Amino acid sequence: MIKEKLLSKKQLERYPVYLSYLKSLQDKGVINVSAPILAEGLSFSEEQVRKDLAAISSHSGKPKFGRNLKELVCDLEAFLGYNECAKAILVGVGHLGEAFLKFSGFNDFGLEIICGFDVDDNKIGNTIKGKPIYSIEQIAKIVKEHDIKIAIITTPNNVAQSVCDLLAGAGIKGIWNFATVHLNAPKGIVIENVNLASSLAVLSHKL
Amino acid sequence: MIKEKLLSKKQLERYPVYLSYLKSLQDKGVINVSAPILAEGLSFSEEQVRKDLAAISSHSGKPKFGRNLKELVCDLEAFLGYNECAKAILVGVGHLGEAFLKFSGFNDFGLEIICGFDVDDNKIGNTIKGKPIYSIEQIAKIVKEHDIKIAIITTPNNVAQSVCDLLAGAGIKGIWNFATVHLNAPKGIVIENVNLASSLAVLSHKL
DNA sequence: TAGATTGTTAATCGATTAACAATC
DNA sequence: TAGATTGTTAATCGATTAACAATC
Repeated sequence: MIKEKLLSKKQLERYPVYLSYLKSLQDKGVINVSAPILAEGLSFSEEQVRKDLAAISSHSGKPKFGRNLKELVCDLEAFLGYNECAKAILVGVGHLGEAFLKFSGFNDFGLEIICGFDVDDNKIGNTIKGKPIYSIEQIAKIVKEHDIKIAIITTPNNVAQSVCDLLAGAGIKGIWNFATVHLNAPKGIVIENVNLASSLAVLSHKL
Repeated sequence: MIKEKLLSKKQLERYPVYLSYLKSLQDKGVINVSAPILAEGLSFSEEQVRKDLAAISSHSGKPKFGRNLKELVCDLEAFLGYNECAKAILVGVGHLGEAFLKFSGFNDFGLEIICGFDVDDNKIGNTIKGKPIYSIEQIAKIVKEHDIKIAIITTPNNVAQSVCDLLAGAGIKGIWNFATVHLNAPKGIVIENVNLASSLAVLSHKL
């Protein structure tokens, strides 16, 4: 039974980690799995594993047995929305943006980037892995045409906020931001930041 | 006065965000800045801004005035270690790895990638932006020669753990992991994960 | 049965927010 | 002086961990 409980950000972040580990167990031919096993393999606590899995699983675990691996993988994939891809656009075809356009792996995570946008005339009109690159002036039109909800910002920092404003105006609902600046967006727009400078600061400080 | 207090991960992640905002203020000619201003601009609480800045600043703020912008930027850059670059190696020259090798911006964050490693003979021997790509068999040798402490993993998931083991054996102290799997490393090795699947799960769930 | 594992309820821990005296 | 802002101490909030009864 799926309980409608608020899932914290940290908890949400753990689910893909469970899934990748469970799939690696599946490849080894394992057919059932317990909280202690997962806790050991992923360096989580047993209690946390139980709570996390109970929160999203449609089946109950069995004492002395654990959970059926296949069912659990299905539940996780369903929960994470990996069975169908949400369409997304990408703004800023620099090194990182180009890598993302070339990368087909986002499809495994429920995201399909359908095209890129840039201001550089040398890039506009080209395609990368079959994905066209348009002028940023086309954003609103394309977003409306394809009913896009998600945008990825891989622009330089100094234009990220103006791109964010543009996306908000075009009706985008979620922004995956790779610029290392804070973005201000209107209420109702979700921003998820992947700030490499922040991540690096954590790593550096711990060393 | 810098107090020796434990800084949390979330707190550490905020410092680069402060710095980018402060620099944008500097570009506008602003010369002093207060907690309420920063809180407003970055969507943090005033109390949090005061605590964060007090924890790393060598100067005190002045009531009714705030802090000197230039001093604060200096303190932040010093704290974040942006004045000197730590050398790093990158393992896995796929789309993302290539983008990182091309990207010069990490130098602004105190990190200099000096070379890449891969298993693909078509890549080994080439250079990207002047950075050579070696066989992964060369890792231990290069790490020792250049006294490298930090490694970046941008390999496919299925080899990330073995690369991690290899790096640990070579004497690497910190790993910046972009594979979307959990890595087990010996004690004493710091791992900072940038898990795009996790980040995407958070974004998707909020939509 | 015995014991490993489950899910839940209570306790702990840590981070954020609120309150407030100090001060330029 | 008055008031905005500071830094610190106390209160709140949320997430993790511990405890424990239930059960296959």
